[in-house]
Amino acid sequence: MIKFSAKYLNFKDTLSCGQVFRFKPYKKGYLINAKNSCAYVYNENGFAYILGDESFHDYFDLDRDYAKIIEDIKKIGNEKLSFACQKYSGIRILKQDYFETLISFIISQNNNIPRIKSSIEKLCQTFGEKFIFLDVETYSFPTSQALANSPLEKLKELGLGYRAEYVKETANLVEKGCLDLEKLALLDTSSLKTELLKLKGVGEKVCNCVMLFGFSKTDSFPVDTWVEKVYYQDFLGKKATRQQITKFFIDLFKDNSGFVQQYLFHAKRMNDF
DNA sequence: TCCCAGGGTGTGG
DNA sequence: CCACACCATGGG
Repeated sequence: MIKFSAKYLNFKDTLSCGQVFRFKPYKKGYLINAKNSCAYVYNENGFAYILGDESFHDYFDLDRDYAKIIEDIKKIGNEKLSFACQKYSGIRILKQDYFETLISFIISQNNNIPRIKSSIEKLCQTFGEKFIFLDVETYSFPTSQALANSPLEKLKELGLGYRAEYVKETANLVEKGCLDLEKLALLDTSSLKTELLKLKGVGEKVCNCVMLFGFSKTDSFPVDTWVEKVYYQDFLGKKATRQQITKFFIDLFKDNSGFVQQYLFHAKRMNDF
């Protein structure tokens, strides 16, 4: 069991801020299913508890100093951002499985979070491997082989819609050995981006999400409809393309950009401003 | 019935 | 380079 300060590890915020789709409420907290391992996590009396194997230390990014990150972010002097990173200081950027993150965010395009969760849940129940954790039935994320071998129609039935083709094609590339995500992980942000953008269904926004939530490239800044609103309403940004908005924030926050994005995205969605 | 959701692709200018 | 139609689907 891992015990950690709750100030910089709040499970409710970390799990519901849109970076991960596979978790469910359980007893005092949540069950999380990641990289073929399971954990029971909960906050209590100012602490965060993780009941799972050691892989979750890395998964929750526990070696990173979030106090310093938030301190640095506040120096910029934006009132709403300072409020957001204080209120949601318990958000951490997870280090998720590359393949799962890639497939998940391909599914996320022009979609909403409840539907994304539902589609991925069905995907796991249909193509994943069943196992039991704490007497609860759960499923692993499908392998590239399982997805590559699936008929297209079966993927569409799960609610993926037109994204089914993108998912199958990407799974095919991995299966044929034409896409080695472990190797891509060794690249710097710019080179990684070039490679990911070659995939069908991966554009600027999805690419930034995969780099941030899978590959831990914190100099990423995904811009979706919510963050676009933040830019115009709360940073008084002039009219710009989403790509320009990404550049605006990365120029300003450098390696802290990814954290800034999560604080702003979550606060906006929670209706804080 | 229209609009929106963690957008991207393909086509035409 | 830009604009724009189109892409499934369910909830408000």
